[in-house]
This record gives sequence, structure tokens and C-alpha cells, in this order.
Amino acid sequence: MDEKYFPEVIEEKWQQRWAETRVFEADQDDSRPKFYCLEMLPYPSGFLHMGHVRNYSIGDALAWYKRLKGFNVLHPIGWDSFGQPAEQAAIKNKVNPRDWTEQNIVHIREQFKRLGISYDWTREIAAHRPDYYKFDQWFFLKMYERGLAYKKDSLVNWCPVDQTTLSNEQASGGICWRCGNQVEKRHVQQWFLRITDYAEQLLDDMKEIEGGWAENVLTMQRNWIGKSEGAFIDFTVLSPDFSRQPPEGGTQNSKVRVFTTRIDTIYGVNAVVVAAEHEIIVNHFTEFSDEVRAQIEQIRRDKMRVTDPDEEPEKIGADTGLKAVNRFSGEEIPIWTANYVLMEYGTGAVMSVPAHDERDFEFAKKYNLPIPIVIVQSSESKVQSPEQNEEQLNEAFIDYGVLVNSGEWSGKTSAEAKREMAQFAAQNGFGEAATTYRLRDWGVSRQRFWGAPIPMIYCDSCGVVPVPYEQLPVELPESAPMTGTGESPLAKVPEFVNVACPNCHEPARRETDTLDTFVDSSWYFYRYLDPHNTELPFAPQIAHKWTPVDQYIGGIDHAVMHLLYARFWTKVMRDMGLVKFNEPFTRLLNQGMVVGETFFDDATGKRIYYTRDEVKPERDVKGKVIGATLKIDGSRLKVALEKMSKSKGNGVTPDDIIHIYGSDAARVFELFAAPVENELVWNDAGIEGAVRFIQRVYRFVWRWHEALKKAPASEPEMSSESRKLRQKTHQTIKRVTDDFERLQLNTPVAALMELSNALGEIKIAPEEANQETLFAVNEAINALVLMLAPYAPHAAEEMFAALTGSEAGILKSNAAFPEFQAELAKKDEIEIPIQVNGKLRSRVLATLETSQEELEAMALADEKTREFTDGKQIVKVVVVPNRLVNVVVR
RNA sequence: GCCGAGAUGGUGUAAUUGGUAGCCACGCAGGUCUUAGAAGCCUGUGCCGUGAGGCGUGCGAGUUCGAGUCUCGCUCUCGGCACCA
Repeated sequence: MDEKYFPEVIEEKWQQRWAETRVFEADQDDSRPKFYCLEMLPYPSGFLHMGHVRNYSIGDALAWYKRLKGFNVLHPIGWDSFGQPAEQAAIKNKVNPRDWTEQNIVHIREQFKRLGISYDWTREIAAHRPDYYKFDQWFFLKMYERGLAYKKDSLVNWCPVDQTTLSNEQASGGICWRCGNQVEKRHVQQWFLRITDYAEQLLDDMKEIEGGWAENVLTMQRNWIGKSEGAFIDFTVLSPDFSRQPPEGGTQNSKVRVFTTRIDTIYGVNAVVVAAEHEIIVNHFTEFSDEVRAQIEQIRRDKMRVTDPDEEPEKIGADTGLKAVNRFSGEEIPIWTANYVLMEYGTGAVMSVPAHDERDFEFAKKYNLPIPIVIVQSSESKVQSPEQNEEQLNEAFIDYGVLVNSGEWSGKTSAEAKREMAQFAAQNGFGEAATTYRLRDWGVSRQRFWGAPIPMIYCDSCGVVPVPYEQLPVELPESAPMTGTGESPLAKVPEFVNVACPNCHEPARRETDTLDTFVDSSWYFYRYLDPHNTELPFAPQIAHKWTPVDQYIGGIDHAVMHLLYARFWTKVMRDMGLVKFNEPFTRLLNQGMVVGETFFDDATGKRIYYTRDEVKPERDVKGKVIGATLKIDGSRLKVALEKMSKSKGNGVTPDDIIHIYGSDAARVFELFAAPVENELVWNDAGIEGAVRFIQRVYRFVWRWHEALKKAPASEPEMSSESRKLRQKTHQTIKRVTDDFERLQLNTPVAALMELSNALGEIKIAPEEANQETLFAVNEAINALVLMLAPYAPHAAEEMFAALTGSEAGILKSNAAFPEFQAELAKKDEIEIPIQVNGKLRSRVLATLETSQEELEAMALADEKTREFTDGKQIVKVVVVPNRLVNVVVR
């Protein structure tokens, strides 16, 4: 140990030592309880940013804590290395995406090592290597066999910037998840995974992870799955009246099926409205008049239009001239088509009930359709005639109520009617109770080079033929012409495309699309368990030891996509017999983003790259930065808080921070500055506080470590001064332990700072300290150093070595997290606040043993208290043992 | 519009069950050391008031001996979803 704290020296030293002693490698045969600590694997796009540092510091603190608590900890890392940035870089810089990716991995791995994150590097994986993506393909074939992978033509989300299709999850809000640009719609043949088969389980199994996952994530997934319960109802379709044939009262057996959650409103139906792509429109299209056809074309065009998320879409529709019969009322109603009915949801057709649905109301008003009222608030409110009320109706009445004008059902409540009417429809063969989901199947085809090829072959005589397992992996060619035109680059590589059909051995063509990279990340955490297995993604008996993941840590941005896909994948794996549980991640922690102040030129709106010294911020009365000026030329800048990144120029880089302050300080600051789930605004001043804290502890160890070698092994006679330090030590152990258990990582740092401050108050020179002081200090500093290890492992190792005289390392020395001893944490003396009418007036000193009666007497006798009670009537005295006394006076 | 989370000093935050609001830091001010500075160390720092004291956890009510915490109503902020029938 040097006198001065040189982070760059001790950090490099301990990183080397850890690598040599292989102390972070998880042992399959270790019999201690296991703990699988997992952080979301990074995309190797060049550099880690401070958000990564936060994510991995949280995971590392937890991994260290669990190791010190006696767990066999698995803490792996890998690379989510397929994906578009590599391909974009390839197009832009004419480099091979493989080389670009491998170079980035080398650099980021170096950054991880400089951060000193305690990974088991023997388990490192990378999605872009054939030994990994072989099993993406293997899983795909397994799903194909199980009927979970299928190909269909569909209207997909298309990102014009990234030139690829996107899943619904990736195009949420009409915005590309990666580049943030608006998506378009395109018709493409693509492969889908039948995630909708698992919709109910994805919803239902949430009860297994409730409590372990943040409520907002579960809610977001629940909303995304969007279960709604209702009924399918068939309306009989009559021949079009323009065919000059009489309707013949439902003699045709054609029908249109709608989905509704409000079957109780069925007597209020004024029309059946179908999507423009609905088969009824397609089948009858040639029979429609030119005018109707033109209107339908217009609706279709409107659907392809990219809509502004803020824009209130205008409803447009067309009366097709077709008629349908409402089997409940026997009424004949028109069939319309409109842009507000979605082909992708339910049956692509709805019953329009304008009086009791906002959208139908708006539509009926626009096209002057009747608005019959069939639900009223209660049975007392009489409706004389629907027509009369229509005039007064300003908005749809969407609440439940009592049925009116509904034939034999009138007078029933909505709840009764919903139940009975669905039954009635089922008994009479024109409907059934039904559940629908908003969730769609997962489109996984991507027209990209840098992904796992979909292992399928198209043969003119045999059709679609899966690649036989023994031919996996279907390897990507060395390179392919990447022009960014939207066609799969693999289609332009004849050696790849042309293949013999595995069935008939005639010439055939390979599928040229690659798999969505979210496939890679849906199961990667199983591969860490058995990363070198060449036959299977992993051996089930090995996985059995480690999974499910005990703690998963990552950004909230993955609340729906990745976490939903990974849950789905695990359920499929369970059905395949690979795992035995339903949910992959027992506990999930979503850390908040690290944001920085980004400055924009006021005039041009362009980003300004800055350093702290170049910009003078202006703050409002609350201290919030509202603007800034550039010091050099005084030009005005706008300010926004944005996720830190290199491209936005608002970030400090981990390399710089580590270079200046050290990795330990960066980690202490990021964990201390805010609760892990909060957004963290980076400021350089904060990290200096973290350095000061580490230095204070370090200086203390430097001053005392020689003297402490003479500290007695067992407790000598104690004075109250030394006992106080022991109390503080054990109170701190309790706070830190409890907070770690509930994943509150900021407050333990505060507790450790308090303990450090308590040590700082010891004014005697170490060489003059007596036995009891040496004992108490020795206990305190050892506990402090060990509890600091999860936050600042390098500094902790260095101080631990100085204190023990051994360079073996904390974990190799079998050092354990300090044990809390309740009797030592007890205070001799406690301060009891005295309130008068709930207001704090005084304090008295007592002990834990002081009885209620004594406390009451002490309070009433207290001089300051009497100033507020004298001359008043004491109504009662509330005594909370060891807490407070409240005197109630009148 | 719907769903969810939140609002505490100049700033980040703390306060497991209703029991001393503001722990721990940052910042700021003063002091000490120094030729000077940096670092370190010491003191102060919710607001008003010289003081006793009063006020104070977004706003308004309520429950309670006692409310940052519980209940009701409102305002605002952030996040998600959004023509989902």
C-alpha cells in the first residue's frame, strides 16, 4: 500500500491479480447456493457510455455482495453483436461488418476490464459467431417443427432509413425503435413466430414474477398483450340491393363475423363496419359501383399513409350497398367499410353502436347514420323514443347501465345481458364468447446481411424445405453487396443462394432473409451456462443448476420487446423439455438512464459539442438549467437533457472518467448519486465527492494499518467511547445488509460514509491507542473495507491487503460480509423527543429499559415541556416506548 | 383519451411498520494551513426572524394524540399505449 491513493496503479494491479487467480469464474461443482446475476448484454457499437457503466456497476455490486454472502455467483457477459450499426458502418466506410464488430469487441472488452467488472470471461459469447447463431437456427427449426414458425404475406412496418422490416414492438408508435424515424407500411412475405399462442400464458405467468419485477413493466407488458374478453357475433350477409334481386331474407349463407366486448348494446347496431382489406370487400369488389370502389381505394390509401402520432385521424368510410341482418333484432342494416376498423385486430369487422361507442358516434354523426339508444344509466330514467333522445345526445354513453329498446332483454343490466346474450348466440349458432389479444405474431424476417440466415430452402418440386440439423449452421458468406436498397444482400450472393434441395437434390434456393436480432437475445442467457456445447444450445442438466436467472438488470427501454420475447422463448423451451420453469427472470431491475445536458445552437438548432468550461449555464430560481451561452463568442444555446451518448456529444466517456478519477470512484458515484431506478443527471462535481470519500477511507487505513496489527483478537474491557464505535459499526452493517437485500444501492454508501466519518472523529494517534480502541477500530475498518468492496473493489482489495498483510485477495481469503450482531448495535442511551400536541418541544435522555411510566413522569417534569403545559389541562399522555412522548393539553 | 409512476432545501437525495422531516453528499459562505495556490482539516448552511419563536414535504379537505407516509378531491411532471371494437 502506498501512502497516496493512485487509482490507476491499484486498479491495474488488482485487475491482473483477479485474472491470474480466476476468482470470478463460476464453478459448476461448487456446492454453495447459486446466484445467477445477469446484466443485459451490450451491443458492441464502439464504446461503452456512462449508461453502460451504471448498468454494469449495479450488477457488479450485487455480484460482489452475493459472493461475500457465501453464494456461488455466476456473472457472465457477451456481445449482442448482430445488427444494423455494423451493417451501416459497412455501407458507409466500406469495411466488413465482421471486422468492424470484432474490433469493437476488442475495445469494449478492454473497457470492461478497466472498469474491473467481475465477469467470468471464460463464458463470453458473441451472437455473430457461427457457434452461437447455429442455435438461433436450431431453435428456428424446432419452432418450425412445432408449427410455431410460419411464412405469410403481410403488411409490415418498414423503416425507410434502416431499409428493413420491423416487428410491431420495434415500430411502436409508428417510430423505428432504432433510428427514431417514422415507419412505412409494405407488403412483404415474411416469417413469423407464433407468440400469440402464448398470449394467455404470458399474461397469466406474470403472477409468478409479481414483486420481483417493477409494476410498471408488468403493466406495460399487460397493455401490450391487450387481452379483451367479449364475443364473436355473426351477421347474415344479404345479396347487394344493386344486384336487382330481392334480398330473400337471409337465404344466402354468407356471414360476417364481428368481435365485440359490448354484446349488451347489440340492439343499438346501425351498421356492420369492416376493414378495407376484409374478405367481404375483396370478394364483392367487382360488384361495387365505380364510386364505391373509388371510396374503398381511398380508404386503403389512407391506411398506408404514415400518420403523425399527434394527429387526430379523420374517419372516412363508404356504404358498400351490402346489407346484413342482426340476428338478435332481425333488423336489416348496411355494411360499411371504414379506415378506423383494423384488419389486424379481432375479426377485421365491428358492429357499429354509435350511441354507446365514441368512435362509432363520431362516424355516425359524420355520415348522418341513426343513433339508437339502448343503454340508460338506471331503470328509472325512461326514454320515450330513441329519435327524440338522439337530438340531445352530444356524446356516446359508454358506461354500463340498463338495457332499453332491446326486445326481451330490456330491463336487464349490462352485466346480465353480456352473459346471457353470448349464451343465446352460441345456442342459436351465430356466435360465441371469445377473447382477443392486441399482441400479434412476431415477424422475424429481416432483409439484412448482418444476422443469422433463416435456415430454409425453397425447392420448385418439394416446396419449403427446412435445412437438415446436421447442415447447421447455415453460415453467412464472407461478405455480400450491401447497398442499402432494401433487398436482402444475401440474395446477391449466388454461392449462398444456390443450393441442392435436401429432399430431392435438385437445384433450389435458400431463404435470403436473416433473423431479427432479438432472436439472439431471447435465449443468450442460457448459452452462458454451457457456451462450448456443439450439439445443443446447452445441456439441460447444466442449465438446471443455474437457471432461472436470480437477478436481471437492464434499461427500462427493453420493458416490452426483449423481455417479452425472452419470456416467450423460455415457455417454448419449457414445452420442448429444455427447462422446467415458466419464467426466465425471477427478479428484474430496470435502472434509469444516465442523461447529460445537451446544448443546441439557438439559431440553427444544431448540437454543440462542449466541455464544462466552454459553456456558461443559466438557471431558473429552482436551479434548473434553462439555457446557456457559449463563453467564446457569447452565442445563445438551448439546453435539453438527453441520454448520454457519443453521437449526441453530451457525454463524458468512461475512458476519460476512469483516467481522471478511477473506475472505483465512477462506480461509487453512479451508485450513490440516485436510486438505481431513477434517471441520473451526470455532473462532474459529484464524482469528486466519491473520490474524496474513497481517499478518506484510504488515508485512515494507511494511518492505522500498522498499529492495528497489535489489535486484540477478543474483546477487551470497553469504555463507552469504544462501545459507541462498535454500535455504529453494527448499525451500519444492518443498514447496508438490509438495503442490499432490497436492491437499494444508494443508501448503503451514505451509511458507509457515516461510519467513515465516525472513524474520522477518532483523534488519538494510532500508536498511542489503547487495546479497546484498537479492537473497536479494527472491527470498524475491516467491516467498512469489506462493505465497500461491492462499490469500489480495487480500493477495497488494496486496503484489505494492507489490513491483513496478505495479497491473496478478499475472495481467495474467504473473507465474508460482516455479520450483524444485534446486541452490539443497541444504544446505551436514547434521546426521547417530547411533543406537546404533536409539536416537538423538548428531548429527554433515557435508556431502552426506561418504563412507560418513568418516561411519562420525565416528560411531565421536563422544564421546557412545562413551559407549554403549565396552566393547561393535560388530557392525556401518549407514550411510545423507545420512540417518543406526546402530551395532549387543552 | 386510457394505464402507470411521481412531486421533500440552491441541487442529487434520506426518512421499512403513521412517531424528532432533511441522513449522506454536491454547492455555497466563513475559518485554518500555505509565499501563494491546490489538496486536506474545522465551522455554518430548509425558510422568515437580532431573538424567543413561527412556518415548512405540489394544492385543498379529512382520519389521528401525532401524517412526507393513510383516505378523498384537485394541479402539475415524467413514462407507456392509443381509432384494439
